[in-house]
Amino acid sequence: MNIGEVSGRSGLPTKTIRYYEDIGLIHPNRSGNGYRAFSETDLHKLVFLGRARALGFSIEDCRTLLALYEDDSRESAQVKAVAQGHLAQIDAKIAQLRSMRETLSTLVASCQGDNRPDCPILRDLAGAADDQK
Amino acid sequence: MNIGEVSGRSGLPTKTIRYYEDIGLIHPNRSGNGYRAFSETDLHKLVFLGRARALGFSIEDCRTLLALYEDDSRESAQVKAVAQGHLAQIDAKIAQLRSMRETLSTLVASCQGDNRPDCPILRDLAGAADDQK
DNA sequence: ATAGGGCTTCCAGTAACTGGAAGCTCAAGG
DNA sequence: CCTTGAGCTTCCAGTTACTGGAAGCCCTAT
Repeated sequence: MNIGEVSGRSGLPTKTIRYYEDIGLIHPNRSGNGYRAFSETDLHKLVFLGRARALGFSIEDCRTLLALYEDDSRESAQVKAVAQGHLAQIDAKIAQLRSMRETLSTLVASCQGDNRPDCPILRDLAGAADDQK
Repeated sequence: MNIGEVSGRSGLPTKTIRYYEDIGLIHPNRSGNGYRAFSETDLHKLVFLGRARALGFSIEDCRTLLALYEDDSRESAQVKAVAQGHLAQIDAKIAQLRSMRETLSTLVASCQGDNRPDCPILRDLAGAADDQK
C-alpha cells in the first residue's frame, strides 16, 4: 500500500503519517522506488493512533499505548493508569473552561453591545476591583 | 519602574512581559542604561492583558481588546462581539472535551485494571468496530 | 515526449511562551 | 576601589502536533 491509500483508509493526512514515521511511531518498509510500503499492520497502528488522538491522548501517551498494544504480556492496569491520567487532565481542563465560561458569560450578559463606549467587559479586564459602575 | 517590579505588580513573568513588548502589545520607554522604564499605564495594560489571557482570549483577541480599551470612541458592541466569539469557542471546546470524557470514562470503567493483558480500552482503540468481547 | 498526479525530502511557520547562555549595570560590603 | 550578586539586556532554541510549500523524482496515460 502506498501512503495515499493508507491515508484514505485511516483517515489521517499523508503529512501526519509521514510525521508519525519521523517521530518513530510507525516503521513502514520501503519499495524499490523509495515509496513507503505500508502493511496491514501499519494501517492498524495508524487507525489506533487516530482513535487515540481523537480521544485527546498526547503523542507520548499514544506511544505508550501503542507499545502496550503490541506487548502481549502487558497488564491492563498499565493501560488503565494512562487512561485515568488523561481523564483527570480532561476533567481539569473542563473545569478551567467552565470557570472561564462562567465569568465570560456574565460579562457578556452585562454589556449592552450598542454604539456607546461604556463597556463592563473592558471595565472588568482593566481591573477586577472596579466591579460596579 | 523596572521590569521586576512590574512583574511583581502584574503577576506576569518578566519573560512574558518582554515577549509582549516583542509582539507589540506594549511599548515601554527605555532608561539611559537600556533598562525598560514602565509607566503606570504600561502596568495597567499588562494587568489588562493578564486578565484577558486568564479568560482564555488569544493574543490577537487581546490586541483587539486592548485597542478598543484605548479607543474612547469605541462601541461596546465591538467588545461584545469579540467576547461572544470567544465564548462560542469555549463552548465548542467544552463540548468536545465532554464527548471525549464520556467515551473515555466508559472505557476506563470497563477495564479491570489488573495484571492480565485483556483490555477493553486497547480493544476499542484498535478498532471501534470490535465493540464486544 | 509530455503532462498529470502521487511520491520523496527538507525547511519554515503555527501559539504563546519558557529556559538558558553570554554579558552589561547597579548597589552594597570590605 | 574592587568584588560580588542580583537584576537587567539580547538572542537562540525548544515546546506540541502538525501543516504548508518548494524542489524534484516516479509512474501512467496520451
